[in-house]
Amino acid sequence: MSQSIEQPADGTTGRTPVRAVPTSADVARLAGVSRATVSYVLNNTSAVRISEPTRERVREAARELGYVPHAAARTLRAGHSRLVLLPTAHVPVGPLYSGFFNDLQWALRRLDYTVVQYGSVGLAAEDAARAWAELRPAAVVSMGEVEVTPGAVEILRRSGVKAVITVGTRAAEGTHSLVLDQPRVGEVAAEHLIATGRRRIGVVVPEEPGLGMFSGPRLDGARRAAEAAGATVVPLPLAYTEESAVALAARWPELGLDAVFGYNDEYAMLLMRALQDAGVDVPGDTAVIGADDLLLGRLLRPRLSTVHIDLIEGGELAALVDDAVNGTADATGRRPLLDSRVIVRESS
Amino acid sequence: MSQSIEQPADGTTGRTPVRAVPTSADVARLAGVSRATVSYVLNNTSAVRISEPTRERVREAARELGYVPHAAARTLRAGHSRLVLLPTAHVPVGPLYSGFFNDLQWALRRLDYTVVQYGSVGLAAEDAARAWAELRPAAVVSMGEVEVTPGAVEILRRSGVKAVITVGTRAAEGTHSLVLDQPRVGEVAAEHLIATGRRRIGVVVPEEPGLGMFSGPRLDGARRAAEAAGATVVPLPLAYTEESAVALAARWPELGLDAVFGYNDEYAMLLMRALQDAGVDVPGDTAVIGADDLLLGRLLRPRLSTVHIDLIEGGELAALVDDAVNGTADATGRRPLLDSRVIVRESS
DNA sequence: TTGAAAGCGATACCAA
DNA sequence: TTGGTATCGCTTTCAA
Repeated sequence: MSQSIEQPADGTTGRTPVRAVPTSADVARLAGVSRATVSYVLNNTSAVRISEPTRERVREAARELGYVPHAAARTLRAGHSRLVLLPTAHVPVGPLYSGFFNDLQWALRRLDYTVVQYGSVGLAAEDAARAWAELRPAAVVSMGEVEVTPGAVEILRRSGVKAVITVGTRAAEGTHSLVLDQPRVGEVAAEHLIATGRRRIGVVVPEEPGLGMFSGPRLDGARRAAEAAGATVVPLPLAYTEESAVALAARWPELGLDAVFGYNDEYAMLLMRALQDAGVDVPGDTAVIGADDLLLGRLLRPRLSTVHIDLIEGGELAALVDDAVNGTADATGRRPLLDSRVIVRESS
Repeated sequence: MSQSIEQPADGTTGRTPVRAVPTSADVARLAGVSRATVSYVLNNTSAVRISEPTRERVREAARELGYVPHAAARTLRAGHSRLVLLPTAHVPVGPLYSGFFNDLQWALRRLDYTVVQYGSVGLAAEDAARAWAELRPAAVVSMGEVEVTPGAVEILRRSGVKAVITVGTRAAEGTHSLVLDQPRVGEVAAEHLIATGRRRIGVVVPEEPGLGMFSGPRLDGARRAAEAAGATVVPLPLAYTEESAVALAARWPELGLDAVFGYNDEYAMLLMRALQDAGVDVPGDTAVIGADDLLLGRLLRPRLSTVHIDLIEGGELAALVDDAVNGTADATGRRPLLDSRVIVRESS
């Protein structure tokens, strides 16, 4: 196989002393004005009126020098940044999250924020908070992958972070919290299975770390629905490997289950295949339902039933972030943040 | 369904004038030393000897105040940051990339860099470059999702960015380029199909935007292999929807293909299911192979053959980034960056 | 061993 | 309408 590592053709890296980075003073000098004027022109400061010829000279000088303002200097002077920090742990998987992230970033950029994701794998909550705080972001928006402890919130607050927003399974103290109703996902799944005559329901609990924040509440929701109907729920630990699924399927007769909620479509697909290979008829012997409504679920036979989840829209969260930064956020206008509904196909 | 937006219980947001953020001057005051001493202690400056009691007083004061250094001020003073910017467009899909990203971030943090991902959807190359340049990162590492034009490189260079590194399908001018051999993926797939007696090979070309950087080279690689063996390659545009797959499968008889390379496992799974539903026997009538070696490919029947791709390790890329920033990167030590091999299962 | 002070780049007040 | 200048928080040289 071929491969290559290429270097810049010229010697611009390292050796050659890089041409000094242009500052607003350089722009001022070239345009023959003061630095203040440069600032006024480049920021379109409306409180000050600058003649059009001067404006043009300044802009031309900036263009010629390739001037780019220095965010750190601006931040220092302003006393605050326009940075919004999105901590991420495991890179969010699935079209649900990735679409959401793109929307959010786009909407925040329209509001003149600079959005960055900060990978925080392997950092304890408060170490992570200190790392974030060094950047003095205007806001931190946690999507529930990274734990935000009260101590972490305190660190951020004392560092001048205007808003801490958490989106997750439960409210985090001291933050603006958007609580996504994860139990509801398990509940609608269980209700559907019960309504179609099932009584002993297995609920997959992924063994992969980092999913506990979601799987626990979904299990609880299923339990709630089962108790209300006199049905039984059995937790089923499962790793995302073929071996684990085969092992679980092998125990199926002794478990005596007539239905299973697979946590999400991926785990459900994995388990369904293992069950079929073990001679279990789906949905005859056991009904199977997943969650997330992945396209792939329609490719198996029987087609996989699923719980469709509607997430809050990125644009709305962006507006909330802006309000929180400005201190104008309120608790009015509450609306559904997470809507769950069953899509019945062939596996249940 | 239930939902809620919660606010901080106390009135810390907006109204209450937030307690001033502690600076190193505050720490100095509390510890009864100068700001210089604080800096020495907190940065473990080895060139200066500070008595142990003093060090402890400073550290204690910092702890008590919840002091967190101000990255912008440090950057301004130092003349450079320790920021590494990873532009992302579409959130990287698949376990291959997400594992890689985590490794890279972890390794760079060990080298004392601050890594952030910058979502750059919907920004033209040079606008994006200006946005990145405002942050004055030490390095920009593009994973091929965002185009890095020569103009963009120039903007970054003039803003003092020490290293621009691109990982993608081809070298980008003026950057350290890691060229991943995408054609090789298509080539090994086609070679395998030809070796098993296939002669008319379809190659899926995803219609989704942003995948062109990968699909084109893979198609070219397949073409190369086919030409060498006197076989034929037919490009097959396909959107990632069930309808598109069904429509393509309906045209199958007139296409007269005896094999298809599905671009990756997801497209391959989608198409294989549509083919089966249309009465095409896999692999009897038509062989199918994907790429990426997803677990899900093993869940279909027949099990999906695939091209397994080994990506460069995050830790190695981190080392290269560090060398590039320090100007010590060289072109020696070339090694495979991307290795492709066929995993034959049942669909081919 | 510690302190005083200059200066990084951009902005906004106050004069002119 | 434009310019001079103090200031943000931190690091580092030079003096003490």
